[in-house]
Amino acid sequence: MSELAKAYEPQEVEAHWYAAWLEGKCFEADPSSDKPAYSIVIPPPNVTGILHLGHVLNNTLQDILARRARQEGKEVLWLPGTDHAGIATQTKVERKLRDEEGKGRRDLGREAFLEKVWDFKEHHGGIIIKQLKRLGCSCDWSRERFTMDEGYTEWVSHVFVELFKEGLIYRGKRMVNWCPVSLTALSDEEVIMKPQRSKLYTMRYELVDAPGEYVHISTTRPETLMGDVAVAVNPKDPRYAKHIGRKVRRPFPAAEIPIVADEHVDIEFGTGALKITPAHDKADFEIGMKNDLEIIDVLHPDGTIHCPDCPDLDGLDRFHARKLAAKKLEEMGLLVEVEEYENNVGFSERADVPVEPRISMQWFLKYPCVDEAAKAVADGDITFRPARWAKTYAHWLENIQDWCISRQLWWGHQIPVWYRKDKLEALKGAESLDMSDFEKGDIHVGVEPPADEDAWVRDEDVMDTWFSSWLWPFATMADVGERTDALEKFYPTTDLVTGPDILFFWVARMIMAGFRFEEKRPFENVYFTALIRDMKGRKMSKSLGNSPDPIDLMDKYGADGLRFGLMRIAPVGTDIRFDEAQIEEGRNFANKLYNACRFRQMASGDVPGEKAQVPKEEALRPYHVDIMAKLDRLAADLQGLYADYRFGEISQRLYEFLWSEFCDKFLEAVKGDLRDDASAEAREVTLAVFDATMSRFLLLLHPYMPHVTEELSARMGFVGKGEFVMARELPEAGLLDGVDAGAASTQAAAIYASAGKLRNLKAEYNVANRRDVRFVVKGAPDWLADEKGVLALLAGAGEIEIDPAYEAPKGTPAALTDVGEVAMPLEGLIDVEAERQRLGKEIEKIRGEVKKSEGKLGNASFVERAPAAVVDQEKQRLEEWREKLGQLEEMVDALG
RNA sequence: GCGCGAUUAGCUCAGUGGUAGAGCACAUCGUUCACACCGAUGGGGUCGCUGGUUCGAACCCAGCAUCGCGCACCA
Repeated sequence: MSELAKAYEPQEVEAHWYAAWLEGKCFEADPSSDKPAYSIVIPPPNVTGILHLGHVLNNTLQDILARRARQEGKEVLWLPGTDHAGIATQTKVERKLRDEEGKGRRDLGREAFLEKVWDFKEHHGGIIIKQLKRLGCSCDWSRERFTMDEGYTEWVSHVFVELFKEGLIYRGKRMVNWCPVSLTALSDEEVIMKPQRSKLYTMRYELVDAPGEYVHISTTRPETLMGDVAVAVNPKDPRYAKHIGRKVRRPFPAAEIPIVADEHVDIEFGTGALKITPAHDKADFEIGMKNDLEIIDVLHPDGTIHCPDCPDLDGLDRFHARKLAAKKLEEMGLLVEVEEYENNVGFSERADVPVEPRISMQWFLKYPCVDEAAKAVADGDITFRPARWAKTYAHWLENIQDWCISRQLWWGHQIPVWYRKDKLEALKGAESLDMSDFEKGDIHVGVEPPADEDAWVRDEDVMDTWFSSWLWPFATMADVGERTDALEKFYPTTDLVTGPDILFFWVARMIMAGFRFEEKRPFENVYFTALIRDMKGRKMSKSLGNSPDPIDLMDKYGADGLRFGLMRIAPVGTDIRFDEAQIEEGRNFANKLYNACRFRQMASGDVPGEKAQVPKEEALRPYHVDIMAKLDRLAADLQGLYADYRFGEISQRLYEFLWSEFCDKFLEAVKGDLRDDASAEAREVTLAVFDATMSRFLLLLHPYMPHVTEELSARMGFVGKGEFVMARELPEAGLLDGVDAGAASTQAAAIYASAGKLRNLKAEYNVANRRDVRFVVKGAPDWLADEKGVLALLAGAGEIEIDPAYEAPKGTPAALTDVGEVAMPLEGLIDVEAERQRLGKEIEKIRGEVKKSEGKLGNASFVERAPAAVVDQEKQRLEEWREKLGQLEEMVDALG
C-alpha cells in the first residue's frame, strides 16, 4: 500500500485483478484433482444479449458459491457458455436486414441468411461474456460452450434420434400456438395469457327450416366466422334441445351449417350457443373431430384473412377484419349486441402479439422420465430453494402436455429428418407426410444424412431452443458417447442458480434429460433467484426504460460495490425492489474497508507481511480478544448461513462486523496504541491483532467482493507475491482457539456500552464536542483502572477519574453505566432542574419495565406454565431493573 | 375459478412463541482525527384488518383486505 488515495478507486484495481486471475489460471477446473468436486453450469445467456440486472444477481450468486467452494477446498468447475436463442436472435438479424437492406430472410435464402446470423453472432456474441468478466465471474473460460458448437449440435441430433427411436418423438397435424409475426409454432410455455379489453359480439344465425327464427351466438372473434362449420349447444340445455340436428345459415360466405350437441358448451355463458371454428380454436377443433366436421382455415400464417369467397375481407389483417366483419353483420341485421368484455388472450412471449391457434404439421415430444423427474424432487433428491417451487413443479409435471419442438425458423438445430424427394413430389409437400411413411422407408431419421443424400430433402424446421438447453449440464462436458474426466468428476453438478420464470422451460426439462441420458439427476440443488423490480414494484423491462444498465452501475460503484449492494437487498424467496442507493452502500462499504487498511498502513508505516501471528494471550487487551472472538463467531456463523444459502444475511453479517465492530469499536479503542507516544510493545500487539483479524476477514469477504479483497490482501502483504487470496483455503482453526474470551469480551462490551452512555450525557448537555470533559466513576470494577484511558478516548473525555468516595456537587449530571455510576462535574453548565427532569424520565421508563415484569411474575399461569429458564430470566431481569431504579433514585437525591 | 407468495419505521429489508431490529433517509452537532463514500447523538412502528389458540402472538390457526405471481379458463 504505497501511494494512498483517500478514496478507493475500484476501476483499475478490478481490471487488474481479473487479468491476473486469468493469467494465474485461477478459474480452471482440474478433473484429475483429488479434491471433492463442486460444479455449476451457468444458465447460458442469449449469445447476442447484453447484461441486465437479473444476470448480475444470478451470476453474482454463482460466483459467490464458486469462490466459497474453492475456499472450502473443493475442486470447482463453473462452466460458462451462451445460448443461440433461436427466435430472439433470428428476429434481431431479420430486423437488421430489413432496416439496412430492405430485405426479408427469404430474399436471401437459407444459407445466405444463416451466414448473416453467424456473422452477427461473431460481432455481438462476445459482449455478454465480456460483461460477465467485468463483474468478476470466476468461470472456467477454457471450457466455454455455445449451444450451436459442433459437438453440441451432434448431441441435439443424437437426442432427437434416440427419442424418435423410442417412439417419444412423433410428427403430426395438431392445433398449435402460432405466432403470426415470427411465423412459427410455439410451445405452450412461450404463450403468456394477458387480460384484454375486448368486445363480445352477439349475432344471430337464421334457422334454415324456419325463416325468421334465429339462434343467438356470442363471440369475441367475428372475423373467423367464415370458418364456422357448426353451432354447438349443450345437450342438457332445454332452450336448444329442439334445435339439435337442424341447420342455420352462416351469413358469409353463405352456407348451411348444422347445430350439434356437445357437453363442453357452458349453458350459463353468453347465449349458450357456441360457433364452431375448428381451424382456429382448440376446443372447437376437438368438437370438430368428435362430430367429424370440416376444417376451414381462413387465416394465412401471418394473421391475414384467407377467404377468396369474401373479397372484401380477404387479405385483411385479422384485427381490421374483426371490425369489418362486425360491420357486415350489422348491415345484414344479424348483429344483436356488442358488449365491453374482458378476457384473457394468449400472447407470443417474444413478439408480444396475440397468438393464433392454428393447425399445422409439427414435431412433438412425449417427455421421457417424467415419473423419475417428479420423484427426484418430491423425495428431496433434488432440493429446490425456496422449497415451495417444488409444488409448482409437481403440478406442471402432473398435467404435462406433449412438447411441440419444431420451429419454422432457420437459426437453430435443423431437425435431423430427411424425406424422399420423389415421395415429396408425389404428395406435393411434406405437410402430407405422416408417420406411416416412416414405416415405408420414405422418411430417414438419423444423426447422419442418408447415404444417397441427393435423393432426399431435409426437414426445413429447426428445434425449439430449449430442446438444446435441456442437455446443457452434460452436453457441455462431453461429446456424444464420450466419457470425459470432466463428466466423471463434475456431473451431476452441485448447484443450479436460475430464475423461477424458467422452471418449466429449462429446469424441469433438464431433470428429465439428465435421467434419460445420464441416468442421474443433473444437479443436487436448485436455487431460484428473486425477480428484480423497480422501486414502484414494476418488472424491469426495456420498454419501460426502468432497467438500469449494470455497466453504468459498475462504472459508478465498481463491480464489488454492485455485487455487494445487490446481495444486501436480496431477500430469500421474494422479489427485490431495486434501489440504486443500496448499490451506493456497496461502494461505501468497499471504501470503508479500504480506509481501515489505509489507517493501519499510515499508523505503522511498515508492511505487515503474511506471518502476522496472534500475540500471546498475556499480551492481549480486552479489545483484542473481543474483536478476534467476534471474527471467529462470524466465521462459524457464515458456515451455517452458506449451508442454508442465506446470501442476504451473509452480506449483512460481513457489513456489520467490519463497520460496527471492527471500525467503530475496535479501531477506535486501540487508536491510542498506534499513536507516536504509545509503547512499542502495545503498538506491536495491536498491529498483530489488526493483521490477524483483517487478513481473515478479507478471506471471508472475498466471495462477495473479490477484487478489493484481493487488492488489499496483496497491498497489506497478507499474501505473498504471485499468490492469490482467491486460491487460499479457509483455515479450520479460529484465531482464538484455546483462549477463553469470556471475561475480556464482557469487559470490552462494558467499555463500549459505557462510552456510549457518556457520549450521550455529553450530547444532552451540549458539550458533545468538548474533549476536556472530566468524568468521575463511583463503584468501578477493579479492572477499569487499566482501561480508563480507552474509555476516555471512546467517550471523547479529557480524563476519567476513579473515586469510590466521590461526592458530586449538587446537581451534577451523572449516568448509570456498566462500569459504575459516572458523574460529569461541569461547572457553569449544571442545570439542576434539567438534570432532575432527565433522570425523572429515565426513572419513569424503568418503573414501567418493573411494573411490566412484576405483572408477569405475579401471573400464576406464567410461573407455572412457562419454561423455568424463561421465568428465571424474567426474575433476573426484574432484579436488574430494581437495582437500577434504586441507583437512579439515589442520584436524584444527590441533586438536592 | 384454483393455487402460491408478500404485507414490520418515510424507503429497502431482518426477525417463526418470551423486553420490536438493521441500513438508508431525516434532525442536531462535528473536519489539525483512516474514511464527509465519515463520526457522534436523536426522533420515528397500535408488526395490513378481524377473530381464535396460548400464561404469553409480528410469529401458530381461521377469515377478510390490498399487491404480486403461477395454473386453468366461457366462445
